[in-house]
Amino acid sequence: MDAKQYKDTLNLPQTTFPMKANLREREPEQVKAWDAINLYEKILEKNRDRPKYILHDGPPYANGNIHFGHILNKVLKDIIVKYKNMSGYASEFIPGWDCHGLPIEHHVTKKLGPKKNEMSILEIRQACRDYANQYIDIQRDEFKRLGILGRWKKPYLTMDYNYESIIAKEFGKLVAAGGIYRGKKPVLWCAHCQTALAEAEVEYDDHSSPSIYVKFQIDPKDLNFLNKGIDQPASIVIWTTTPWTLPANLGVALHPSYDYVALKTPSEIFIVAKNLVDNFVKAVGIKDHEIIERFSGQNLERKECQHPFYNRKSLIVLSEHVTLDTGTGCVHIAPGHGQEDYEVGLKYGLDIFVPVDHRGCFTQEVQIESLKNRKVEETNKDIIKLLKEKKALLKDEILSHSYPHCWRCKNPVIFRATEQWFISLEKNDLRHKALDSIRRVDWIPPWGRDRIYGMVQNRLDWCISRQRSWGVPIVALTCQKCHLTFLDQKLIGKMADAFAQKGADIWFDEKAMPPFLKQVQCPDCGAQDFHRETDILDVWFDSGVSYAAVLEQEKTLSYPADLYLEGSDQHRGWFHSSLLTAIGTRNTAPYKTVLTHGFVVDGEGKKYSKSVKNYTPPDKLIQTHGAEILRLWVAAEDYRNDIRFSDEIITRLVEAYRKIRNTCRFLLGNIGDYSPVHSPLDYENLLEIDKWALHQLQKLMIRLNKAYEDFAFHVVFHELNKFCTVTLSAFYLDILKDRLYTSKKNGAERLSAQKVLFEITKTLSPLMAPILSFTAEEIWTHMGDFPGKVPSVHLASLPEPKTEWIDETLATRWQTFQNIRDKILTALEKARKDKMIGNSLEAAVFIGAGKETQALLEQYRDILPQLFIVSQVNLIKETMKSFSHESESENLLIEVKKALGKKCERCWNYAMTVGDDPQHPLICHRCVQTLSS
RNA sequence: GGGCCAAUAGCUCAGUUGGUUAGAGCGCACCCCUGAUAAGGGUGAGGUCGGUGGUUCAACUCCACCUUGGCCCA
Repeated sequence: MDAKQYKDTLNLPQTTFPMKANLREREPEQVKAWDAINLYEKILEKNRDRPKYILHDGPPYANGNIHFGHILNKVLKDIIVKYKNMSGYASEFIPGWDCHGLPIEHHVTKKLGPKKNEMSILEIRQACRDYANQYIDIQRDEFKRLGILGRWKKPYLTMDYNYESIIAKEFGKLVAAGGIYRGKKPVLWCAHCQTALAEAEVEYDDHSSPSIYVKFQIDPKDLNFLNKGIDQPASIVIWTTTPWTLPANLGVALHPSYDYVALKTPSEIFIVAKNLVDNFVKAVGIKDHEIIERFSGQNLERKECQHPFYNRKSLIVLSEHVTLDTGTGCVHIAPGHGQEDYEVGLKYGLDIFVPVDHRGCFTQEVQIESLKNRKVEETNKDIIKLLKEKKALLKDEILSHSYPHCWRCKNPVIFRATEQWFISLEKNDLRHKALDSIRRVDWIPPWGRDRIYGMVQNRLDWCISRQRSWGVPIVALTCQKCHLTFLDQKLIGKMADAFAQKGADIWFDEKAMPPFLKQVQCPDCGAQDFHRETDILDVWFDSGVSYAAVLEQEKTLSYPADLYLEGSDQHRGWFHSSLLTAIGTRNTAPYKTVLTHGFVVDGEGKKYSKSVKNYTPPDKLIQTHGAEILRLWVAAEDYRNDIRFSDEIITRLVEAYRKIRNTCRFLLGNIGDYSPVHSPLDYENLLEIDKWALHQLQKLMIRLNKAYEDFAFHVVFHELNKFCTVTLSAFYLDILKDRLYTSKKNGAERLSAQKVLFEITKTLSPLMAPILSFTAEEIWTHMGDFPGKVPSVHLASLPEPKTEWIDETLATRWQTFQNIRDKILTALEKARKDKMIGNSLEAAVFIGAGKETQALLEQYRDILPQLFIVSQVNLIKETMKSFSHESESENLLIEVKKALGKKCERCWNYAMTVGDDPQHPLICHRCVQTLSS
């Protein structure tokens, strides 16, 4: 026989498991195959009698393609659902979509253009519905492509008739509890279109406005906290660019922590912020001035000053929103005409006063005849004139600044308080109950609790009405006779039932007049002629009641959920809206645990911007690397913080993936001819290193199970990676090659290794399945049959560690071997540098060790050459002086020499016995034995 | 501007109640192998633990401030 023929007597690895993953093509096929066998349904069926684990999906908005944020979120959910389904739970995952709302309506109306004006509200709603459906289909395909399992055939949609019905019912419950009221709140208003605008419908553009400084006289008595006596008229000076809001002025705001001064001029005293004195005197042209006193804004809280042209007082209030950027540090407050004004107004009990109608014209309430019925922006000049007459004006000029304009008609918009619907945080003690329940929910990471707690503690009443078309209507009526607007619990219930049949559209359908609508009577005047409310509910209310529409409707689910899992922005969003509605109607939080993840940022930690598009679109990445790499990316990063995405990160992950894949390929290649039925694993008869491998495997399982349980998937990834790289590839498998390849095919030695390799493969595949769902399945299918093998790895149970395979004493012993091995490898490397050897099998190693180590090595001398992958190991018997202490037992003297004998053409070890057998002159004694038996 | 959070090698992560020269994998450099081969193995170089102060015998770890970045508000 020659060398080549001897090669044929080896047991080299053989497998159909390809080295190249070709994920791009394989993954879609896999998804199809899973679909074909109804994998998801099978998983649920398998776990039918197990305790439920409910991860309730927060619905993404049905608009646009999915981006990295969606991928992060849904893959995390998928990992958890798969893990739970493999570890003793029944975890149904029903994905959902948020379908109503402005962004869709905005897109649709933009696309329709002027055609929109000829369309009925019903037609527009239908167009919105079609649009949402279109993106649901797109996103569903994208999610499925990522290998995410769930009830994709029947997801929940907030625009489902049933869901719309439940929204109305939940609203009804809050009405019944008395938690809903009607009040005024400033909104952006386009007087030209006569409609409210959302922030998204506003475009900022330059606009010229008057810039005026106005005096609000203050009674010197109110300044008696000052040390210096005041013997001149005094006034607080405000600066504004909207003179027309002065008729609605009810207050002046100062900052609670800024310093203010009394600025003395020859004729009078002005009060302005200390840091803005220079600006102020320059702007109004005062030359002769002197700061006579300095004080905190707090000194003036709740004192009053004189309105410049009405015979009424304006309350002095404190507000953090006051800035020192421009003006005087004293801000005119018109609670009906600005968000901050409104908020501070609420705090101080000011009226939400709005003497402006829907056309943007002053109403009778303005009292000044010349202003009544005129467009507010046209009255700026009149008001300035009035201020001059009243000697309240210090300065006026024209200022060009950025100002909000209507996105449709391009006219400047105004802030105007209108009637809105609110959920009260105080009625029924909603705020306190919510805060209380926040304490009882488990927040991961823990700071989530403080975050949402602070938000609920400080938030205003929830304004739930929107002046839009695409949503669920607020079922309220306005009496045509007495103009009373009211909510009727019974009506809401009946309408909700009608929604379930025909959708919420019927509310907007003038022709569809449900009979019960005719039976309603005005609670005030008894009339039966009504206007239906045109406002719809805030979409946050829609998704906020998903526990009612999903958890309480599906047999496989129940209330409350075990887990809500979303980005940390949802402390203000879905976690928040779900909590408030649930507390208001059920008095418990809808979730037991809330897990949050951070945001996807670029390689430098900067946020991705939609406009700049500084990232590769996900579908392109899937095309080049496959979804599996994205799944690995999700798992590899610590999602509790922001998670980064860059080409380098992906490159690293692709490498890690290859390593894991190839390690598994090697495993598969070496167990191709192994059958656990014919040679079951008998722990006692395993070689010691094989026991060591089983020990390491059990320890890995313990660590991974804990990591999964803690939702610490990056730990799973790192442990898995390390196990494949360090434990297996660089150590165990490397050492095993000689035994696997050269020893007798069905001999005890080789079988010992194969049993363990089989066990490792059978364990690793399910262990990685929640994350590397595609690859785990591929490994599983290449494993061949064994008892208890299920058709898909995702139907398998997560393997549980066998304590009887854990042997700490053995592990400690082998840690010593590994330490020695490291030193030997270093010595071999030196020999290699000196050109003494190339392959380590060309070496013979001489080891001198301390007493304890010496004894250990002596005991294991037979396995040492394999362990170090050298041809010969010689233990130097004489104890070296420097090793005389037991504590230095790992201090070694190592010498590398050329191995004795010739290279065996079969096993490549060097041996003196090569040539001894005349029949096989090229191989060693060990190989001769192997061949002959 | 406010609330919450983060910052450890080029990248992704460890670092246990503060306690020796801060660890791992990948990458990089160099080398070996060619019987896991568009694989495999080895050796090595990389870190003022974001910065500055403070507490302490001792700080990556605790405190304060700052810088940078993120989310949510304003």
